[in-house]
Amino acid sequence: MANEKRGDGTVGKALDVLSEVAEIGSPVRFSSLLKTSKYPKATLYRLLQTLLNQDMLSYNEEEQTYKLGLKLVRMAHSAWLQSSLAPVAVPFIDDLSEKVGETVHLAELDNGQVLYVDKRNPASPIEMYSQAGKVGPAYCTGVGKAMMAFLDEAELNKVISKQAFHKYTEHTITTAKALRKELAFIKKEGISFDRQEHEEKIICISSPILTSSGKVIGGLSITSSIDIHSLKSLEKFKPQLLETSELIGKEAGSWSFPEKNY
Amino acid sequence: MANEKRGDGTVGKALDVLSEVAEIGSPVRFSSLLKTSKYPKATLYRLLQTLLNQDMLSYNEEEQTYKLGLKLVRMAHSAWLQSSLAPVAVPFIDDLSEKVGETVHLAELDNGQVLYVDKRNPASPIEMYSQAGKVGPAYCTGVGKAMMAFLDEAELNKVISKQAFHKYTEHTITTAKALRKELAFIKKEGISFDRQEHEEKIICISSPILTSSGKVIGGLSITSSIDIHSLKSLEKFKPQLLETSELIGKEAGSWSFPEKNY
DNA sequence: AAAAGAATTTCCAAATAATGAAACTAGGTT
DNA sequence: AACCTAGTTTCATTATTTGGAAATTCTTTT
Repeated sequence: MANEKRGDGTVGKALDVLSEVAEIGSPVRFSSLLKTSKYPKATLYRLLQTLLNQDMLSYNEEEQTYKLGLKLVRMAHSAWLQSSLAPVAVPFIDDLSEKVGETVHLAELDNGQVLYVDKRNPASPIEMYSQAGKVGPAYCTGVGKAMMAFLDEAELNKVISKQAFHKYTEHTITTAKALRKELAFIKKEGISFDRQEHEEKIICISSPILTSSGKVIGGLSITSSIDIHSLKSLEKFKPQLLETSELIGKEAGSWSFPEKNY
Repeated sequence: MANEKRGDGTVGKALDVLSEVAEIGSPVRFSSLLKTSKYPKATLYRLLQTLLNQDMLSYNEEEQTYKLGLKLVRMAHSAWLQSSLAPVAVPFIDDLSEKVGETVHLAELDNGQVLYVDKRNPASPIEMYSQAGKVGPAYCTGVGKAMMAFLDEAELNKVISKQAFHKYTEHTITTAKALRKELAFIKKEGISFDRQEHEEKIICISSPILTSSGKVIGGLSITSSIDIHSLKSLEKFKPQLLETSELIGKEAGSWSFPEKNY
């Protein structure tokens, strides 16, 4: 549960506490944190104070609870803007989602997980459990598999070793072996499908976003539900999906930030 | 420019460096950071390493540049979910934006600035982190003024002292005195307008979100351009805007997180 | 009003981490 | 070959952080 990072001194500890607060997911009291924390009372207390001072946490006096601070939201906005993928992709996914009339997700691979960095949801919003900043499993999502399929052997091994292979649905792939087989197929086809592997009724078609040198920098998907689409009908989007991915890849690969003068 | 925080030891310094990277806005090299940093070479270097280790920064080997890491995006998502305002407001602003057919913003007051925490745009739907996380001035935006108008005297003074009163447009309020007069009026009316004070052609009608005890917890606005709407026609949305704000305020004020068992 | 529980603060010697000048390395340049 | 420059590492010194226990404050309960 706790995030056992090597060393990194006080900073590591402070960020550790921050992660703990994040993982709990709702405002926490000191005593509650203390129970699960690996730091002794006085230490934990001081770390919390520092984090508060820095606006990384906020404190509710009435309830005596700590939660994550708005500074994180501000910083994440900067992080998003600094990314070479997400800001560049904006016009392309605007365009794609409008043309296909379905939900489009843009994701990156982060620590073996899929991190959604943008989402476009046109007219008919299906109720779904996804959002920018949200993370999901790689082995059972369309974007996750599409990205993994194009990693080199060394990277892939690392990523696969991080998969939990939890059986979310009847269709979830639950072994590394089966996954590798699927990935080989995906690599050949250039696209992947999510066949209700993560959520019942939710399907998607997805492709990796590659730089001109073939490096995986993200994944793009068109998501729908079996009430509206079949895998076959999703497959019709393949040309547009691939074209958009390619455009984003080219753009993101060559993008450099406007020079600043100091 | 640099963020002179009191003490907070190494953690403060590390976060300081993080902010510096954020402020620069694009990937930076070590030497570039070193020039503006108040920390000596070796210290700065180690702080960067720690931050890298913790995934708060990411490093591009080819370009030898640092930028903000995806961990921030993940954490911001958690922060957003932990907020007592934004998640609770979702269905209400969905509803409002659909009914009025215009862009709706949800904001909080953070350090004297307006921090947008959500946005709904019926024409070309959500761009999550390209908007949420964005900050703007309080004294010349509809939400900013609406929120300020309902602060108590002590809080208001603090916030006003942080305003830059930069003249963005012909219509920008540029003195504290004029602002206070405007705020008194807003408090009486219950709503505020942005009369192209921040951006040419952009107008909005806005209201504060208050708890049942009258505490300001956010602001809500309906934004349009003078090409489509006049202030008069925006004013027609007043009842719906106020009703939505009230509903959100009630809900957010009484919302408590589902209990967790540990 | 006493008891109990939680949060906060104090103590300080021991343990740990941070410091920064200087040395080193790896590329590229003159 | 000597000379940059940018990045990285070293190491003895200095400064901060640690943590266990106890004291204090504050709120809630009995």
